[in-house]
Amino acid sequence: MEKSCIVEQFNRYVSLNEDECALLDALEREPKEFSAGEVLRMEGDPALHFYTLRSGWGYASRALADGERQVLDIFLPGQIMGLRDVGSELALSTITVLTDSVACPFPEPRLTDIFEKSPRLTALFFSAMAQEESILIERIINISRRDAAERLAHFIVEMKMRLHEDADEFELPMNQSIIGDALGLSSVHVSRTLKCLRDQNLVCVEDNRVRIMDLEGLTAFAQFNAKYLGRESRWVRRADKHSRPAA
Amino acid sequence: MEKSCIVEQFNRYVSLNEDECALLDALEREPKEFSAGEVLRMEGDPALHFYTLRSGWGYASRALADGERQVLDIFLPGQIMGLRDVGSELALSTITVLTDSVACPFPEPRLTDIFEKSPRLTALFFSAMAQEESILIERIINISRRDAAERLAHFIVEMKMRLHEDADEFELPMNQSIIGDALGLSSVHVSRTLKCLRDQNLVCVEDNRVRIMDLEGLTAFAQFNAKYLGRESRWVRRADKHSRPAA
DNA sequence: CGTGGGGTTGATTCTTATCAATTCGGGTGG
DNA sequence: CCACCCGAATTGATAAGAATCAACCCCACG
Repeated sequence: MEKSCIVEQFNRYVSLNEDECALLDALEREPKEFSAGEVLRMEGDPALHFYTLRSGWGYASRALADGERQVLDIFLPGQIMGLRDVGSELALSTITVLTDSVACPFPEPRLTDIFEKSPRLTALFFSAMAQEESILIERIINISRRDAAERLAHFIVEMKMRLHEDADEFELPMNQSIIGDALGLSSVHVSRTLKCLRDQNLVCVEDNRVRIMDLEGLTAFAQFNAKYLGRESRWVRRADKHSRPAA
Repeated sequence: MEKSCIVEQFNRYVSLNEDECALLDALEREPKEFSAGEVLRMEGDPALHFYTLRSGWGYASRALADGERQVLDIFLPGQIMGLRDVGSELALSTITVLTDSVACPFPEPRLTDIFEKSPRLTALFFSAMAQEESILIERIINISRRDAAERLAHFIVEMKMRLHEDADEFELPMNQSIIGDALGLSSVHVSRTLKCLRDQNLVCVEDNRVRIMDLEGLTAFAQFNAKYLGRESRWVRRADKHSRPAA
């Protein structure tokens, strides 16, 4: 089996020894395919699993009383989906896949295994959760303090950064309605505002593709500060006794 | 020493055995007093500690480029402050105290102690973090999908619930400007909107006091659903081998 | 007494939602 | 192969909600 996605993800921050890799690989023993739009878990269902996303994109959402939907997280390959619900009786959010994807359902009890067997991996999971929170917080700031254009700009730069995408062009498999539901905007206004960003020669979003024309300008316009994404966990580095040299 | 605040908080969910209590009590060895408005930690400072709040209220905030401030969390007695920053190099938010308070700074490395010594406490911390996230998510929904009146109503009901306040009247040591910064509203609009809620005989907020006149009406108006606050962690109950009967 | 912070209220402006009409492109069935 | 349909995107017109600006009150505090 190729090196598991989550190992690769965690290896961004720290090198893992073989035991740790083995523990993590055990998370991905049963990859399952999902096709675009498929729901992995509904809100209200018992939260028996979380999932590592090996390929494809996903999102977590909540349905609101008036039929609206709030998108809470966007999941990229290598991320853990549904970690936050694991401790609680019932899932608070629905997890759906945006593209055809491969994800590995992971029974929740094994997380306590990890707590018991590897404090270092525990710290990594803790870190992953903290990272998730940082993104949520940035979204709160984005939604409550920036106008539509800045919000979209910020969102696009965040996606580029989280994808570790060097090129100025990349896929964004979300339609304007989902983007709106993530940023608290109507799809109509998303359309209008993307046009503005195009007209200002900052970024062009079309046909599920993003083409950044002026990254510097866009970043400045969005007041984007990448700090919240970097998470060189001190914990993990410090605990890094058995590691091989970084890749 | 009286039973520590954090033990009391965690005991809501699970009974702790003596070892666990001892580990947790160690978190609160050095209570420090802070006076209203005092800053415990600035964003950008190294995140060397987190804090358990023994008495008083606190909040986490971020300063924005234009001089605005976003309030991220409201902390109540028994909560852990700054947990989310612990794994990262620099604190992402400023922690300030709203009232005269007692808090216990807790050096971050000891969290890894807990990871090593007690998987069960680890799960509790994990749970606390997940709880924090749930509240953030509810805030995102609140800010992006509800209008000012609903937002304020929701916020007030949340506070009542989180305080485990049975009475229909309680202290709320926040001025309208801070409330606004938490909910993405201008202080002027907070004032106006609170008047509306008063006029509708739902709730009256005056002089740092909340008086709920119609809890049922307010809850319905806010579309408040308490699910996200309950967090009877399955983890912890399951791992509950050494416990004494619940208090 | 003056001063300043917090709160209230009114008038105006700005941003975004909502409603409606149109286009475009990709499928589908005849 | 063509007519049709549907979802997504665009664009315009209007309306709602909240920010902003400004004036004023109240009260605690020096």
